[in-house]
Formats: sequence, C-alpha cells, structure tokens
Amino acid sequence: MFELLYTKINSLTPLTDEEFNKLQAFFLPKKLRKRQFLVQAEEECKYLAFVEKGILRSFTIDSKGSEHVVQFAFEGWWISDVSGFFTGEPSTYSIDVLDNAELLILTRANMEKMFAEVPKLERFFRILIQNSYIALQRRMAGTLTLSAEERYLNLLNSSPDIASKIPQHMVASYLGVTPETLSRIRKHVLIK
Amino acid sequence: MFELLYTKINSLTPLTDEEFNKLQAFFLPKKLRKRQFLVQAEEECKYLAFVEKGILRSFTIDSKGSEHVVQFAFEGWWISDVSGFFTGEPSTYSIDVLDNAELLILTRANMEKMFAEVPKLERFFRILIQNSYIALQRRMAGTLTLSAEERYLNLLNSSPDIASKIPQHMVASYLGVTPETLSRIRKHVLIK
DNA sequence: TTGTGTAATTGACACATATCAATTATTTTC
DNA sequence: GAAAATAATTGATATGTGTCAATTACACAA
Repeated sequence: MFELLYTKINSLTPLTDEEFNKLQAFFLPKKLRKRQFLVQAEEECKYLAFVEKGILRSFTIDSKGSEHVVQFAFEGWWISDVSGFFTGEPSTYSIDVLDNAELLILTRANMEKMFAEVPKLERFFRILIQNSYIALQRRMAGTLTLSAEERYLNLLNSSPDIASKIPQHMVASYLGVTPETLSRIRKHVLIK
Repeated sequence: MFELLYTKINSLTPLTDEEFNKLQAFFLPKKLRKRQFLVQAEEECKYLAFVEKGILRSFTIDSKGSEHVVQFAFEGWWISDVSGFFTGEPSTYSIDVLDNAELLILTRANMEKMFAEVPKLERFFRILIQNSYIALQRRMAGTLTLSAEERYLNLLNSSPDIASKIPQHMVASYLGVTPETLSRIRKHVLIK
C-alpha cells in the first residue's frame, strides 16, 4: 500500500527503512468514490492527501457561480488547499474526486509529529512545495504571455494526462477559457 | 546590517543568538544601482537574494519581445529565479533593480552548507516558499476569475506598495494588461 | 434498452482588451 | 535648465474570447 509513496519520497530524500516505517503511522488511508468531496470550500481543510489511485481536482467558484479548476492530481501527486491546510483558515477551494480514489491522508497535527520524529521530511516537503511553486510560476507566465490556443498546445505537450483523461469542460476551466472556446480551439488545431 | 533579516527569520522560526551568528557567514552583501541586473535570462541564476533596501523585479520577455513582470520585491522580501536556482538550469527570468538596492545574497552551495549547520533553517525556507506558493495561487485564481479592473482594485488593496511605488506600465505588465488598458481602467475607477 | 441528464459542438452577436498612432506629461541626462 | 528620452494618456479600430441559444453526441441509470 505504501510503495508509491515510498518511491516518491525516496527519490527526493532517501530514507532508511526505519525512517520509512515510522512515517507510515502518520498517514491515514481513505477511499473516495467519484463525485465525493475531500474538502468543501468554506470549511477547514484538514488534509494533505497523497493520491495512490484515481484522480482529484481542486477548484473555486466565482461570484457568478462558475467553477475554476486550480489543480488536478493524478496517481503519485499530492493535493490540498495549501493555504487552508497551513493557516487553519477556512478553505478557499473545494477538492473533489473525478475518478475513484485511494488516498493517504496527513493531518496538520500528524505532519508536525512526523517532522519531529523524522526531521529529514522537512526537507522533502520543502522540495515538494518548491516544485509546485515552480510549476505554478510556469502556468502563471503562460497565462500572461500566451493565447488560449498556445496554452492548449502547451498543455498537450506538458501534461498529456490532463488533455486525455479529464472532461473537456474542466480542461477549459483549467486553461481559463469557456468550454465553447476550447471546442473551437480544438477544431482549429485539428484543421491545421 | 542583518537586523531586518534577523527579524524576518525569527518571526517564522525563532533562532538562538548562536544560530543567527553562524548564519550570517553564508550571506554575501551586495549593492546594486537602478537598472543593474542581478540575473540575466538564459544565464544560470546563482543567487537567492534578500532585499535589505530598494526594489527589484523579475520578468520574462515573450516571443514578441514584450516584458511580463513575474514578481516585485521590496524591503524584507526575497527574490530569485526559484526554478533556475534549485535546478541549476539557465534562468527563465531576468531580475533587475528598480530602486537602488542593498542585498544579502545566498548561493546554492552556501545554502546547503547553512542547512547542514543550522537545520532549523530548512523549516524556515519551507514556510517561506509555502507562503510564496499561497500568494501565487491567489494571483493565479484572480487572473482566472476576475476582469482587469477587478484585478487592479484588488492590487490597490492587497499590495498598495506595488500600486504606489512602481511605474504604471510595469504594474500593467504585472496585471497582464497593456499600459493603455491600465490607463483607461484608472480613469474609469476615478470617475466612479 | 430506452430515456434522461450532461457534455460537446455550432452559430450569431456582444464586449473587454489589444493594437496602432498621435499627443501630452514626466523624467533623465548633459 | 534645455534637450532628449521615456511614460502616460487618448482616440479609432481590430480581434479574441465570452455569452446566449439551439442542436447533436454521449453516458449512465432505471
């Protein structure tokens, strides 16, 4: 059950067997089916989740009621409302399941206990969030500099998983365009 | 010279005097005047800089030659091309000085040595990057959900420094609009 | 399997923002 | 302090993307 987690942590911060055994105690397994919520906006986001199986996404709903996808999470990825998780404030995002999921859940309290027992993990999570930050900066730069069509073509390259496994209207939302616009972009790209 | 740095680090991760004394040895003071570059795109970004005095910004240049501001850094902030700094790859951004600056510079090698001597700092930098990530997520959500005018009004609220101390065309670039559009937005906002 | 809801496509039109060009205001430099 | 460079404003027009409405395609549940 912990193989994937082990691989992922070990690739960034090699752990001894003993350290890895300690670590397991702090994670809580959780299964969720499609359409279930891990976190509801406005509530406290208590969890940082590692995705063993399935697909999740986080999203906001704006003042006009439309959804905006913030992040997708596939197998081997982490997902949370980082802001809510660390500040304790009510979550600004909701997180729900797109494909039946098996998760390993870390609560804030368990995370701190874990850091106390295995200090090396402080480093792992620094690098993890660092990589997320870098990816987000790329996405941000893309929305500032590229047209919707260029962003879509980029996505096909850099995240083929998203383009192929996620319903189109959610891909549109992630790209920051309407479903109609993405549909037209796809038509246009095919023709070329 | 290290007062501001001390205050900033101490507020997130309290340090003993001894720890703080050790730490100072790893930072290199550097003065730069307006228009000088700390990092040039395409070169390696060797530095993580703490801003003691002055203002800097990081930016990219797109295929059409126009600049896009990624980040501003005022006194007490940190700036770097995070991606380049940690991966060692050529920087995607340039960083230059908007207002004569006094910096405390950390190289990658010194950072690792520092972590070895004062492990607590691993935690500090995790929290630092975490907060940057949260801020960037807010900005990203804003560009997905808000009109240019709403983003400008948000900026006035959340970062009055940016709105008041930065040339308007750079604020426009940061918001992801043209200078002409920002000029019109300001006119419109004043009238209301 | 058929029906019912949801997703994707398409068309007509609206609107926010970009682009280009000209003018005025503000800095910088010698 | 005058000249030159840069920044901000304004107007006219172009364009990408959004909105609304209708149609077709698809998925899932009874």
